[in-house]
Amino acid sequence: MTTPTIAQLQSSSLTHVVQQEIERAILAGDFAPGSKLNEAALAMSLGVSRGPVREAFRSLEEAGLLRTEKNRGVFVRAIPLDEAIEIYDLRAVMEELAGRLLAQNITAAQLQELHTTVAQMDKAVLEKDLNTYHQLNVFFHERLMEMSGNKKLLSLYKKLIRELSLFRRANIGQADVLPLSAIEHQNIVKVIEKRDPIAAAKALFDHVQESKERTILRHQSSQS
Amino acid sequence: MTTPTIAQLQSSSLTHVVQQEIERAILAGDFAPGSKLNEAALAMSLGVSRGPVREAFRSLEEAGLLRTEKNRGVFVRAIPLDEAIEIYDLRAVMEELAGRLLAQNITAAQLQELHTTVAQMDKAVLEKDLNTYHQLNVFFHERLMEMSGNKKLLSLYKKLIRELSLFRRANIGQADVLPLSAIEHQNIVKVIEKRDPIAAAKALFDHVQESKERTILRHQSSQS
DNA sequence: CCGTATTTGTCCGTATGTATG
DNA sequence: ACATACATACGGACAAATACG
Repeated sequence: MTTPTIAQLQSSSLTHVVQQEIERAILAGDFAPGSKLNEAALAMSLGVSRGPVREAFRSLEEAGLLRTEKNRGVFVRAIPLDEAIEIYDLRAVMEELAGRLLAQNITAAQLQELHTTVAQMDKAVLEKDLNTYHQLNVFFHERLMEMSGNKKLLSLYKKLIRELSLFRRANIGQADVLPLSAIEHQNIVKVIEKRDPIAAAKALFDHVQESKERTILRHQSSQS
Repeated sequence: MTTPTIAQLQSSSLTHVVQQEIERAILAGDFAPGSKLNEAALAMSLGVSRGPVREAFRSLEEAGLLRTEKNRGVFVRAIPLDEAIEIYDLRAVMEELAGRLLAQNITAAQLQELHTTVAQMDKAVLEKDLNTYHQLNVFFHERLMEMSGNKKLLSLYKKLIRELSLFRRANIGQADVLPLSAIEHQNIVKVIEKRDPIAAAKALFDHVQESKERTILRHQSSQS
């Protein structure tokens, strides 16, 4: 008798499992942006019928990860630069909001956690460990959103980040900008700790804008 | 021979039609928040099979309008006050962003249109026409988002507004706050026209915050 | 341009799980 | 607690549209 996982116990539903799996595959790059997903083949490979696959498609379509052409099929969405910039601008004001809320409501324990994460990022910078830095960076910002206490803000943020990952994969920054990014993170935690809502909001807003600028520059240079 | 509508010509797909219809019914209040939607009965009443209905459910679930309990059914979501407040805070920074963009990029023709809409709202205030004012108000804010040029901002805004409509329907404000609201709208257009991004951002942010405060007050008094 | 093959769109039957008397 | 009624979950078959030779 095998012990079922918690996920299987509380929710399951083949549709949901299939959705999670397709989402994972897209984010892992197994399905490239623009590529077509064959509904029968996918159902077969997952060992399920086409029903749950089609339902998962509708969810992922609404989530912005897939695009459907009637009677032709579903395709992994490709995010153009224009839209990536729009998303960055949205992210900026969302993180700005999170900063303002955090400066007002953050607990000592949460501050401690942020300090720890920033310290780990500094360590990764010294060791020039790009992958670790990238992971910590994603975690840091997601935790900020979570700590803000606004659940809608968090879920929308995660949705936008998922979509942004469909933007041409030049995401993991170059090594030379890591120290700059790390300093910005230190500053973010510092102004939150000072309980200065305006400074915290500005620090996070500016940080995302810098991120946006760097992304645009990278994109332009890779296009030439 | 009947002439098909444009919608039927270009997209159709029963799933999409069903989704639109359920969404319309929810927003029109035909399905109250919290009520259960019977998949077979709904399919029957729409004259389709259960497949497209199930797919539409998955879309609307991801959109935040429905909630699914495994093996129990789907229910129209009810937005609690907490979440409504969270949405208002998000709206505030989104409109703030729109204001900043508009002050930088709006055209003369667009300004003219905003002036016209505000004038119509002033007229509705004088005539104490709550319904017309409410419709113009929704239109005004949606047009602001649209004119900002950030398509992602617009689509996310519309999504949030849809969800907010599932909050206890005390939405159409009381007559006494209409003049205040109208003056705020006049001011918004004025600072956009001055091409002052900071003032425009602040005017829109404050306007939404006022709206939030009024909603909370209304909610508290209706609870007592 | 036509016919065939493949893929998507729709429908319905069956099994499983839930609510109710 | 058990049996019955009912709704959903999933699978599979048929129809329609598209792609290809």
